[in-house]
Amino acid sequence: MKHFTKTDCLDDLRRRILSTDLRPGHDLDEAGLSGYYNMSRTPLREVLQRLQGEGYVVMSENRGAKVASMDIDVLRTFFQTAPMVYANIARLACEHRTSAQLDALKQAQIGFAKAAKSSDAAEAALANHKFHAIIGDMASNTYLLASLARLQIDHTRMSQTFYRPAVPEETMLVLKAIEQHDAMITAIEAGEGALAIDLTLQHWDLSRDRMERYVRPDPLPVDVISLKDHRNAI
Amino acid sequence: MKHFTKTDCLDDLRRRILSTDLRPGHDLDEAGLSGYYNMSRTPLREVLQRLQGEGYVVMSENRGAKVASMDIDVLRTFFQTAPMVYANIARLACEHRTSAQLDALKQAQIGFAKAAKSSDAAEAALANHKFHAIIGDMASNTYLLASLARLQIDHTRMSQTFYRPAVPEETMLVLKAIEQHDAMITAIEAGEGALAIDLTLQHWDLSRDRMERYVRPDPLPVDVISLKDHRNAI
DNA sequence: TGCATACAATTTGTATACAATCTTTGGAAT
DNA sequence: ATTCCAAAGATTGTATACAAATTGTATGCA
Repeated sequence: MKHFTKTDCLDDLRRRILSTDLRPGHDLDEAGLSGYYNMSRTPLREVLQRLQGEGYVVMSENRGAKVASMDIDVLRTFFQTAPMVYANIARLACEHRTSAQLDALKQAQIGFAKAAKSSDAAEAALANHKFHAIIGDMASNTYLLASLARLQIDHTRMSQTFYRPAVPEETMLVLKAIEQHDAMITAIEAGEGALAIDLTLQHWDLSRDRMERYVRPDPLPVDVISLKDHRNAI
Repeated sequence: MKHFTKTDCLDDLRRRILSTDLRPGHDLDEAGLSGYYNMSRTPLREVLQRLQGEGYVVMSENRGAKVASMDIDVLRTFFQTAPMVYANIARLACEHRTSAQLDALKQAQIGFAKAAKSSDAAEAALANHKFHAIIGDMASNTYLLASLARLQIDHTRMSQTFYRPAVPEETMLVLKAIEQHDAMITAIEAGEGALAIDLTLQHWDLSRDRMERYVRPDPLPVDVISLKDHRNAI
């Protein structure tokens, strides 16, 4: 039986939460998880505490941990705050990026392009997450990074649908996202802050349009619902 | 012997770190602390994990926890980031404040005014911390709140000297800070975002001037240093 | 049937013992 | 004197057992 280390467990839980394999609001049972990861409850509890600190889960006294929910007012806040933080991070990244970080970013972009063109939506979303996390590192601003990390959690969870093209023309949007990433790399490498902000906001607009569909999907076809029985109607 | 509960322990450690009773970089020994708070290491470790999540301490594998340090590049980032975050929080607070929060804010201001006029510098700094934390709650923006909380940790630690007036004329500055708080309460209650931002930035300027003295204090008198022994000279 | 209460089952919180890792110290060889 | 190594000591990490709290269920009563 495989033995998970604590960081493995941490990474895996992050991954499962970001990919919505563990849904928002889902209850995390200590005994169950400690069995799943083949470790005792003590280190597992510490993992959960850390995930709480990072904003992945919420814990309440004597009532265990839940995957952080995404209710309506949190989402409102998300759309309000994200562009400002992303833009500032991009500007700071231009100032502080190291060559090692640039290499890592290019590497992440290769991974992202590959995942985005494949059909694995979760993998693409995670690769995108990593790409932007590296830009966050580049900014080297511990304060804003805390906001960014939390924004990214919800962003990644919402963008699951982005990389699952329903109609062919939407594939174009994914290709456009890849192009935007490339442009951002160039801007950051050149240290052109104003350009990086501009590209970031364009990237945000693209992403936002798709996320709105996640939040407000197409309504179910009316005719399959019996409107006669009002107890089952809305 | 008094028995501390976990939240007591958490609050007390936050307090000791904010008041620099536990200095930046100070090593936190698990056995020592669990003895001090009269609880076993298991819950104490969870407290430390949470403090790490909040940015009070940093932990490293097999090497325990340290109080978060305040090195030079972090401070640079601090001065760069704080006004932007504070201003945004103030504006959001105007939009979202509830009457219960306004009451709490007024109550905190009473406590702050009292502490600031007394000679207990740590108490005053903590009361100020609480005041601004309530404004943070009012903004009800989980993302920015994460940045604000981290900024406040360093802000409070640096402003210890603020409320320890060296010369009488500096007492005026503390009185001015109290006035600014009152004005901010009025602006938030009235929902005047632009004014609240303005007041917040003024408040920041006042605070910043004093913090610079903390970062760059008056140099030691030269004549007491033996300049002959160059190994001990700078 | 509806509601309240007591008891059982499940789940979380804490203490302690032990294992793994890091640090220090003493000494031997160069 | 300096460097390296090894063993002892100290500190952190994990497992397990038990205590406390919460939740679910059954029973009695109006």
